[in-house]
Amino acid sequence: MEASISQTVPATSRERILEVALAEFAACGYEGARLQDIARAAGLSHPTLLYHFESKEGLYAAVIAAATADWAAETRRAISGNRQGFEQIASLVEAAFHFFETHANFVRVLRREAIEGGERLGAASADVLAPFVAEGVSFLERETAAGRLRPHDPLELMALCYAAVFTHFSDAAFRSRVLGDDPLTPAALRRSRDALLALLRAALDPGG
Amino acid sequence: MEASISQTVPATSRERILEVALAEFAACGYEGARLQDIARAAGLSHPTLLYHFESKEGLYAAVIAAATADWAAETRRAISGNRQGFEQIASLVEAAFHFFETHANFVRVLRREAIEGGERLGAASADVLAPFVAEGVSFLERETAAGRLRPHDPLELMALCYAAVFTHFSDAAFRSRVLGDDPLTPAALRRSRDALLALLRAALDPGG
DNA sequence: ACCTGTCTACTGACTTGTCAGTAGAGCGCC
DNA sequence: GGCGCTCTACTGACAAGTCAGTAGACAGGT
Repeated sequence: MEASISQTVPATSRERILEVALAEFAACGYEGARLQDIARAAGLSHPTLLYHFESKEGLYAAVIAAATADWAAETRRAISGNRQGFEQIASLVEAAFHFFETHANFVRVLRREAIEGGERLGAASADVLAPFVAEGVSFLERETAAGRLRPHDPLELMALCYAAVFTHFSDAAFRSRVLGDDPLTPAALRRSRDALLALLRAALDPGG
Repeated sequence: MEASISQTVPATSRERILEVALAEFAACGYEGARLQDIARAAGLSHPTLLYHFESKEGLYAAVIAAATADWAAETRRAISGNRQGFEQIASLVEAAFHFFETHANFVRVLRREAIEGGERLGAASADVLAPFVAEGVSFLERETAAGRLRPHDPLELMALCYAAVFTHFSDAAFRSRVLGDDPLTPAALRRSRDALLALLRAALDPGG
């Protein structure tokens, strides 16, 4: 599974299918998405889609794999700076907002999986995420011990950040409906991100 | 739509259907849920289900209505104390954890709706929620002006609390898969709730 | 000649919703 | 107390439609 989700108009049928399939799975869920609709949106008949992807499940797996590859790359970049204390947290939160801004549909797919327990993602995804979480916990414990962060339950802190960022993107349409604003404009994203950072800084940063 | 979701074994077919339908819609989503499966779980044939509820959409609406009635009652109770400052926030967070503990399946249904923009909920739900949010914002502004809370973006603060509580319940199965613990045990709920309250207190309570 | 990408036409499985009919409880009435 | 009538709750069988996936033909490039 190689292809990543491009930002420009995709050249090949395979790339076009991946892009519209992500949007369709995000909007309708796995069960609700129709191969015929995805194919039509990509300008193809649905048997042609099945020529490129062996089955609906195969297409879904390819969509997940493509977006996951992008995510892994972006996360590696955000922690490569080897920052300390609150600065590292801020850097990760900013990276998350930036990544999901360009992959909002992927968040909705992930959220659906999370609701269902992630069975469709396969055991692999849990095995990928667990070490990432463990590393985060040990970072928080280390920085707290060094006095660069005020003490807080590390696991719950990470869960809260995950919840805040994911919800902002996955529930954007709902928030827009209830509040009347669009949470995905650059200004709204900045506002939400800064509010989260301000709250975290007030609670965690010894110098804040 | 009168019936509420009971905690004990439901006596009537209608109540049994509502209960297993909530579980099925939570687990599979609206599209993924099968009337036949719901009926079988309730010990009936599927035409009998359609005898009690005119259609799949009608059943879904009835499920939402029953749970929403419970939610409204619990929320009214939590704000009836007329508390001030951080105490009122803590009271609401505690009430939310308590309510969703007994209605975890309802959270998953709501989250699915949020992902899809809540179109199936009808305009009514937005009209119910908007005043609730407005009241929360004006409470936060009033208490901040009175010096009982440290200043923070009110809307984003509410969004963050919503995100934290909803995610804890809607993504419980996923968290359990990644971390190996069960987030819905009383101890885990207390831990998560207290972590959220500690963070909020550190950021908002002038005396904390 | 063969491979790639595409199409039209089709099938089988499955789902919602309908229909006609059954079992049994309740009720007035002679 | 037996009879006719109605109502609720329920069922099996079926109609209508949808969906994923298959078969086979066809066009264009190498």
